[in-house]
Amino acid sequence: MARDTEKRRAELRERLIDIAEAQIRAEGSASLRARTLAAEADCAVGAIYNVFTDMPGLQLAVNGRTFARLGARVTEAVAKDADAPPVERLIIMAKAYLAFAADDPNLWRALFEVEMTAESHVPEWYLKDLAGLFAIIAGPLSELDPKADAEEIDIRTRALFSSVHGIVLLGLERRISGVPMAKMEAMIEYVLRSFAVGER
Amino acid sequence: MARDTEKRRAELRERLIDIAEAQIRAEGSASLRARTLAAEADCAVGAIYNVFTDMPGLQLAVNGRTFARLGARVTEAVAKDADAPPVERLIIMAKAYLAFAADDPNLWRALFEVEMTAESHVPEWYLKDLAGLFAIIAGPLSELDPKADAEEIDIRTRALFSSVHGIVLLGLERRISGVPMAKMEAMIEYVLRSFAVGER
DNA sequence: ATATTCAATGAACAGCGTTCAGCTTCTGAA
DNA sequence: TTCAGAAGCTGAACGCTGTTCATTGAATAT
Repeated sequence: MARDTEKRRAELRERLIDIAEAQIRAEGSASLRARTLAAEADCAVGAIYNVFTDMPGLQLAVNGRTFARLGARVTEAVAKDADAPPVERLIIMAKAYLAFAADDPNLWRALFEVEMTAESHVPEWYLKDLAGLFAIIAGPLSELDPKADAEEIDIRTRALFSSVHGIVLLGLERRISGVPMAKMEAMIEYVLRSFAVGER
Repeated sequence: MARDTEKRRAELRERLIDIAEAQIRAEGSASLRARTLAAEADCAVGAIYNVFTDMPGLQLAVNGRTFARLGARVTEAVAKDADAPPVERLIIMAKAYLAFAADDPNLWRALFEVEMTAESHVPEWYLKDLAGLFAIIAGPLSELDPKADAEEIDIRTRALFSSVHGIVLLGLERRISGVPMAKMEAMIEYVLRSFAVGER
């Protein structure tokens, strides 16, 4: 029966995402293997393709979860100090972003390693989630400078997010830099406070 | 004779790097294929491994060239305005970095896609080149704030480079953001001028 | 009971980086 | 000049990958 099949597939889907998530967390997204996955999920390799279009599709599903957790963590962090000055809220958010990335570097990196090769366009929920992340940054920013128009706020939001992202990215790249956590927080604070003071 | 062999191998080496560079420039580093490369270089697949340890090794050789061109371009850019104020020099350098990345996005990206998977440690010249890039940034920065100690300058240098890098990285990621060049330059200026003003 | 539909399977396929037994070429002493 | 011996180059073969699809088996409808 259709109902039954649907349910079974949904269960397999969740199971596969669980296993893939654990694998990526432990060994990185490049270590994901269709056969290993099927063995661990106790299903046929072909079954994966009944539930996901392909392996990158599974990756995307894992990223969906990661995005949700990331958003929640950043949101919670600011919620605790909702009445703090805008700059402090920005710093809190950025540090939450850093902490998330540092806690689960492989899952975090996987967010940006999605099919760099294929031109298959990013699903709409991906962009939606990213826009949501931008929105919670834009809040304190426009509060900080109420007379800036939407486009100016957009530019600053992207600049700020990109800056923090870059600091976290290169900072976590142990092979190259290997920056200790305390220094990374100092860097973030330095950039964000500069933002606030330099607001022209 | 040993001399002869050495020369032939050196020539093959150069030829392979040439072809690989063209390929990466055109189609990205993920598109590099050992067999295709051998066909285009008119040699056996095995010959590649007489000259490079493996394909990532070849990638690294291409990156060496790219690094050199990048360094030269940034250095030249500041050389033209060596007497400009520190902040302006920082902006010039950052814009040169952006321009380089925008001109050859695939080769630029390849610099940071080196063997994310293997733990084979980065060659020493890689770190040396990176340190060189940092050094030319550190110059204007310490000029801007002569009383900051070496460690503070180091933090600021990394923070600044990482920020600009992040802006360029996410800005060039057409699939996600698609930020026009003018906006990216505005973002960079915004961040760097904030740095200068906010110097504490 | 039988026919029909449909989902799950896993061997097979195409493609990848890498290796190494054998072939070819060159070297230098006889 | 001849011919062991060494050295280099070659490309078929290996083991791995993601993906497919004819086949199997089960469930439903007649």
